[in-house]
Amino acid sequence: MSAEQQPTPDAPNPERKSLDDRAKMTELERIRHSAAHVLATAILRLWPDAQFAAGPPVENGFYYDVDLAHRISPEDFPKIEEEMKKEIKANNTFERIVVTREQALQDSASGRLGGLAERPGNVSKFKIGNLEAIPAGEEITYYRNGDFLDLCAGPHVMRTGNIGAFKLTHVAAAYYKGDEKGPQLQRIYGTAFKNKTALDEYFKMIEEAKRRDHRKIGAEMGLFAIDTEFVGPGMPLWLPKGTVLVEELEKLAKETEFAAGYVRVRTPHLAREKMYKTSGHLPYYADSMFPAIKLALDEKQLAEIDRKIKGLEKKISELDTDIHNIEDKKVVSGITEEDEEGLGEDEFREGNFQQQLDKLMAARENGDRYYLKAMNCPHHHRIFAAEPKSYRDLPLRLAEYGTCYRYEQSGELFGLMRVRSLNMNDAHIYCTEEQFAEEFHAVNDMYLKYFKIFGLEKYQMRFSTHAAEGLGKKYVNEPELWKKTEDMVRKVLIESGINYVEVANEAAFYGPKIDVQVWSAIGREFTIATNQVDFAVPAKFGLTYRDKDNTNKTPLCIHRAPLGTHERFIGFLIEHYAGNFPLWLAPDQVRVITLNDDEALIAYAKGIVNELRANMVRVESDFSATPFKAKIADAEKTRVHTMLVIGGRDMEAGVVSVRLHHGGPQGAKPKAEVVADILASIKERRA
RNA sequence: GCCAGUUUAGCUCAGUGGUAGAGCAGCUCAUUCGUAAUGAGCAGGUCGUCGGUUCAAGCCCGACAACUGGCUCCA
Repeated sequence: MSAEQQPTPDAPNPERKSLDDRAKMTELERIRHSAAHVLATAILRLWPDAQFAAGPPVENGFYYDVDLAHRISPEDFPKIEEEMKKEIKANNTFERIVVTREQALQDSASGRLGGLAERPGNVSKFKIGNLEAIPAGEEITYYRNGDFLDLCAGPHVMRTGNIGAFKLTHVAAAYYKGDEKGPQLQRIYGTAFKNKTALDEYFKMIEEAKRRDHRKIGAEMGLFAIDTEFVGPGMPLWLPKGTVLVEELEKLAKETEFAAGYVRVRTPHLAREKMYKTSGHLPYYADSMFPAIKLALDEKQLAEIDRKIKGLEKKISELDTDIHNIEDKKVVSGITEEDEEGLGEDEFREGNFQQQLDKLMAARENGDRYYLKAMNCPHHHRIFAAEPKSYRDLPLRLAEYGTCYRYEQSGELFGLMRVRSLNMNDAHIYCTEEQFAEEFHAVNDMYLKYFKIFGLEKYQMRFSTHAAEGLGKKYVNEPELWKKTEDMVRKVLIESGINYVEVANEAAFYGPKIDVQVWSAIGREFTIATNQVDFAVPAKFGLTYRDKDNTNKTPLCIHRAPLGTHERFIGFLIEHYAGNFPLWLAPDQVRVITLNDDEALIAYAKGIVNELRANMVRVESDFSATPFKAKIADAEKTRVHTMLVIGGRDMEAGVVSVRLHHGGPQGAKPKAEVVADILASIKERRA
């Protein structure tokens, strides 16, 4: 499975953990880290020339990175596990040995480190790399179990026999020290627990995770389809039932944003090249954008350009002659002040013409170039620019569910969570510095309001700031503005009492940002929403407003997307609710089921259906003669939120029997009460 | 993009070189029932695509594509 093998968010590189952090390793982590050493021992018995890099414990197990000519596949796992069992049965102690750096380098050169014995000619190259990462003055230690000797700061369990239960799970490629350009190693993943019971429980949990997988539930419930053959990978089609989710979310966003003073706009999915050159996204992000759409020029446009080119060429050649004439004159009569000026001017004009000519030639060659938008901000900036703005217009909050296209690498696509076409709950707030704190506060409150509606209890805001050394490179060179905006954001976060962590050197190039991480019910972690401050791009587009003092000023811009994209947010909600959506969101809200197909009964049931439909409730009817238990089973499988099961007794008493997908039979209640309750639950968006 | 694995009916899967199978879903007919599955019948597949080996390929080999799990990336 997925997330469980990922390193924990705050420890992506456990090998760089400080010794203090290491001492804090839990018993389970010690077991897993020890299992990694046992794994290495086993691999060496089978392939003695294997070279090892790092083997830390991770969230749900451990791995060890190995360089080996043999390609390890899951078919090799049983024999590796066999060797591991032998090492565990031998119950060797994990012996800690303190060495000097010289000794460690020597043992790397001889191939002893990360091996069962000396391996002449087979240098422990990755261990040398790891040694270099150990700061001078820090103690260098080995750990040894049986013949296996490894550079390691520990800690470990006492003996290999303390590893209660383990299993190898999968193999993947990984880059040495996470560097894409570095050597690629084979990463063998496994998991280990104190005992067999805990191991079995873990695999049960994995099964549960698979059951809740949004791709599986999405197919079962008919929410979305990904048609790679005709539409393309990463471009989901929203089926009717999935579209219900999309539109309910949009409705929620529109209501919330309307109440918060936003105005809605709509923009095209394409823009000319100039747009992204100006915003700074081209060429830096060109790789993540779909390639340009090139429009060839028609004959009329070509003729017009050719005419202009000819005219320019003529002017340039005339100026050339003039310049030569002047230069000839200089040779004969010496240089006068006047000539000097004339010469400079002509050359300047010639350069100017040449530039125009180059532009025309390029235009002739490239035609018109359009890009699918990968973000909405530039379009919104042009909306800001479309009409003159006064300070009285600010803050201006432009909102749009904008469709963007990003050419994500094929290996990164993942169901609805990582796609190439996405619908963003986007808005850009243009405001003055004085208005900033209040606006940012309001945005945060909106996040919290949404979390409450969806019952998200486990979330974390990740506040990404700049780093001084990146100024002018990774970040716009405005040290004071960085400090000012970061202070403002930090203040808001602290005042709101929000759970957040601050991470340096991860800001956007135009300002600090806050990413919201959430964990789905099965423990998968996602960045679901983003909130960014931009004090750079509005200036690039020359956006200004007329201030009280009658001067033009550039506004600050807040980019915010509290519901992220429909794709990721719905993918997340599917797993969060395991497909059992609350009534307001459920694609199938109500199904009216009759006990049989008696005419009078159907007439009574139809009355209820009609009343609910008239109130915009998504209600279906199942009045067929099929045994009603089968009809209930069908409704349950479809995850219909509320089933109204009606028989002759109900009809006579003017009641309906309610059954909830999440809660079973609720007994009979008066018809009017049931209808009123359904409508209220939807209106209030009850959980 | 990189490494490993996978791809057979709408879905879940069986099928180790000799004429493509099951369950569920679908359609037709019968069934008239008090809270999770009534029965019978019908229909559904160029076995991901292209190429190769073979008398014979779903099965063996190769290339490509998509998907899955990781790695890298994620404005």
